[in-house]
Amino acid sequence: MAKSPPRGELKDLMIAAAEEILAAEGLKALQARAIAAKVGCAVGSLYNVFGDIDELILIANSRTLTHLGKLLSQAKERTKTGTQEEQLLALAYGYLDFAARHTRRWKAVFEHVLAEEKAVPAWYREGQRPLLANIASVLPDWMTPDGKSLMAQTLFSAAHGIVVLALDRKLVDEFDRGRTEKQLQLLVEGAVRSLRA
Amino acid sequence: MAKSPPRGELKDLMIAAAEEILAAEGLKALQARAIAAKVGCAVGSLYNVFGDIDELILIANSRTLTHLGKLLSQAKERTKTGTQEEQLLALAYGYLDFAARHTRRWKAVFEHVLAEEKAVPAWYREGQRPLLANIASVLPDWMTPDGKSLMAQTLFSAAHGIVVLALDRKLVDEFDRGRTEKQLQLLVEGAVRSLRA
DNA sequence: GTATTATCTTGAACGCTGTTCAATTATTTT
DNA sequence: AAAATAATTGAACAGCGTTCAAGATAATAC
Repeated sequence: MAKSPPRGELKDLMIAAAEEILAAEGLKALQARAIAAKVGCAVGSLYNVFGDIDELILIANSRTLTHLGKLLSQAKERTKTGTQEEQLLALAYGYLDFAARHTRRWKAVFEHVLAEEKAVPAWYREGQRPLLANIASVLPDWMTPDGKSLMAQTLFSAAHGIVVLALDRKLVDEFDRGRTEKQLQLLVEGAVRSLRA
Repeated sequence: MAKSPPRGELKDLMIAAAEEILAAEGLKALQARAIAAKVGCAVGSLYNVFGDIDELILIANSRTLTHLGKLLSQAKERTKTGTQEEQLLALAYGYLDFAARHTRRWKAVFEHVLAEEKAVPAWYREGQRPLLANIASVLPDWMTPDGKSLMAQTLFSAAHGIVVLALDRKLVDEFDRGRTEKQLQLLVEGAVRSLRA
C-alpha cells in the first residue's frame, strides 16, 4: 500500500476515487475496499469520513447531477435565440448526450436505491432543482409558476423515461441513438403543440 | 424447518415464495436463504432449479409484467368505444394504478440490474412485447407499423418516466397521485394533438 | 425382493460484502 | 518533554451468493 495521503483531504480523495470507479466500472464496483485501495488507506477510514457507503454514493451521484445541470444550462444558453421547440429539444438532446457519454455515472444515479426506511436527504433533492428550473425557464410567460413546475417535471420525467428505457435495452435489443432522438422529438413536438393551444 | 415439500414442484414453490417476498419486502429481501427458508429446503436446492438468483428474479419480474399486461389489456377493452385520448389515458392511468398498488413488485422490475456482461434473455424481452402492442393497437390506422411502434415505445417510456420519478420521490418530497395523473394527462394530450396534425 | 444405478437434496464451507472497534500512530496542547 | 487529544488502522463479525462432496431418495434391472 502506498504512502499516506496528505492529511485533511481524505474526504475529497475518496469522492474523487468514487467518481473514477463509477465512471470505469459502475455502481456495483463502488465498494468500501475499492475506495480504500484507491486512496491508499484502511477500510475503516471510510467510516471516519462518511456514515456509511450510501452517503458517499449520494455525494458522487449528486456531483453527477450537478455536472449534468451545467451542461443543460449551456445547451439552453446556446439556443437562447431559438424557438421554444428548439430550446426544449436542445435540453432533451443534451440529456441524452450526457447519458450516452457518461452512461455508468448517469445510471448509478438511478440504480442506487436507499433502504425503504431511509429517507433521501434534503440536500440531495435540493441539488436537482436546477435541472427542473432549466426547463421551467424555457416555458412561456403566461403560465403560472405551478403550471410551469408541473410541466417542467413532466417533460423531464418523460424524457428521462425515454432515455432510460433506451439505454437499459430492456425494451429493445440494442441502443439506437437516432431512434431515441426521434422519440425525444415526438415528445417535445407534442408538448409544444399543447402549450400553443 | 417444516417437512419437505412435495417433489417436483420445487420450482413453482420457489417462484411463489419469490413473489411473496417481493411484494412484502422488496427486491433487496429476495435472497437465496430467504427463499429456502420459505419453501423449507436447503439453500443449495435453489441452484438445482435455477442457474443463479438472477434467473429467479427475472422469472418473478416477468410474471409481474405479465400481470401488468393483463390489467392494461382490460383497461383498453373497457374503453374500446371511447375516443383515442380516452383510451390512451386509460392505459396511462392503468399503469400508474398498477405501480401504486404493487409498488414493490413493480419497482423490482426496474431496480434489478444484471451485470454488464450478462445479456437480458430473449424470452424476457419477448414477454413485454404485449405491453407495447396494447398501446400500438390504439394508434390511428394511417400510421405505418414502424411509426406506431416508435410512438408506442415513446408513450410507454414517457409514462414510465413520469410514474417512476413520482414514486421514487427523488424529484419530489412525496408521492402525489393527483399530480401524477395530471402529468400523464399532459403527456397524452400532447401526443394526441401531434397525432391529429 | 434385492441390487444397482441414477437422481435429487443437503448444509458446511468459500470468498465476497459493509461495518465495527480496540489498539496503534500521529498531532496538538500544556 | 510530557500529557492529552485526534486520526488511522486492520483484524474480526455477520450476512451475502455460490459450490460441491456426501447422504438420502427414487428408478431401474435382474
